[in-house]
Amino acid sequence: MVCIMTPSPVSDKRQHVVETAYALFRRAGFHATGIDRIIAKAGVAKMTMYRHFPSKDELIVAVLDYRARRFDDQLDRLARKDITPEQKISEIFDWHGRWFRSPDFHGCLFAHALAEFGEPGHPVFEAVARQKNGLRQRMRSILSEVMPRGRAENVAATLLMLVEGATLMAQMGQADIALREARKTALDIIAASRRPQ
Amino acid sequence: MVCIMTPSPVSDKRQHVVETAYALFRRAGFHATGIDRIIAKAGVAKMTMYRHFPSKDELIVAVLDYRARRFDDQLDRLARKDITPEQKISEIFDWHGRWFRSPDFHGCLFAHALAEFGEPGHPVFEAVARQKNGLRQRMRSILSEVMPRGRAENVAATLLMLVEGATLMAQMGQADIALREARKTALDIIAASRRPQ
DNA sequence: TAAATATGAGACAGACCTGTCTCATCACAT
DNA sequence: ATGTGATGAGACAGGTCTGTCTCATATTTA
Repeated sequence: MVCIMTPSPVSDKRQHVVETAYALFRRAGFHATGIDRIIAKAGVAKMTMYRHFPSKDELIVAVLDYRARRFDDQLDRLARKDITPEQKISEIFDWHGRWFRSPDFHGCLFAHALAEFGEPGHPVFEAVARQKNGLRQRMRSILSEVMPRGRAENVAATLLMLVEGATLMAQMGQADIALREARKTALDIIAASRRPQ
Repeated sequence: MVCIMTPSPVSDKRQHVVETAYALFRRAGFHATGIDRIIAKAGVAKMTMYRHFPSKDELIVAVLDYRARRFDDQLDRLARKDITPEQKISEIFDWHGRWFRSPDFHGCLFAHALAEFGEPGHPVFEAVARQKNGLRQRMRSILSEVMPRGRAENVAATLLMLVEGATLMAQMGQADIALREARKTALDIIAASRRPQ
């Protein structure tokens, strides 16, 4: 006989804790947000939370992974469009621009996590590295359509730096010039490295 | 009669606390580093610290300002060299490269402070903005020698994004490709914007 | 119906947090 | 010598932190 556990109530609580913690972490940071505040806002007992996440660190990792999944889902939709690689990169930058201008923009949660958990080997550090390398590989595979593999690797690293730098500038209130110049620079670099058709 | 207060013992203690706090903040972050740990490592009484800094936030600002001053001093030495603007920018990137490779590199303290104190108007936020805008204006004034003011402004913003992005990638263990591509991109942008002599 | 599971509510421990207070000591200037 | 200010040492308050524990209650499955 196959035993199927009911996932709905379990996942509901767990997911609700993750989303509540996400909302608090992004505003106040990780160390500054206590477990008590999270469970109070989520309307959940402390033991319910600790049954789903053995420690605060693992809750943080779960929040980052949840956020990375949402991030990937949105960019996957862009990737499926039937447009040129240049347009795809441009859309990635535009997507960031809309994010910068969204109300309640507080900078990149992954960069913030790296600031508070900067030890290589720490689970949070690894979660951050996963997300950033994921974005870099996403751009690299887009670029591979129009330039050699080695160039795509290097250009993707440059585009990642532009994105991260723009995000930091946006958090300091300079979203407009940051996004404009970052996107322009990105397209210039691609044009200079593009394989002639 | 002029009353001259003896500044040596006062400043010594104060400066010692600042440097000790700096060493701890950069490794463990701001919220995760307690006052007790700072004064224990500094070998200073708690009241001595609180007499110099009314609160932990003001100590953090003092640490950031101290760090920004040292940063500026080092780059001032580069700026006084009799070399071309391109060489000056290149040296700024190389200086960052040496920083990335230095033992005990933990990323940018200012970016980390922005992660933990992201509210505009907060004294820590303002200290971070001062440092980042200072670096941007430093590069802008270098660029102004070889391109119109408006272009220098935009190119400086791009270079700042490259520097910040490279710093983040360096913290994730990819210092080499980050610095190489960032510097190359920076020089390409300058070449494309340079005013023909 | 009965068993198993998930949850709520909250006490509790032990540690750490920021910031204040007192009192003794020490260096130094007049 | 005497007073003044900086400092050391540590208690203290009031709060918060993470994580564990117990017990009662609901919900679902067999």
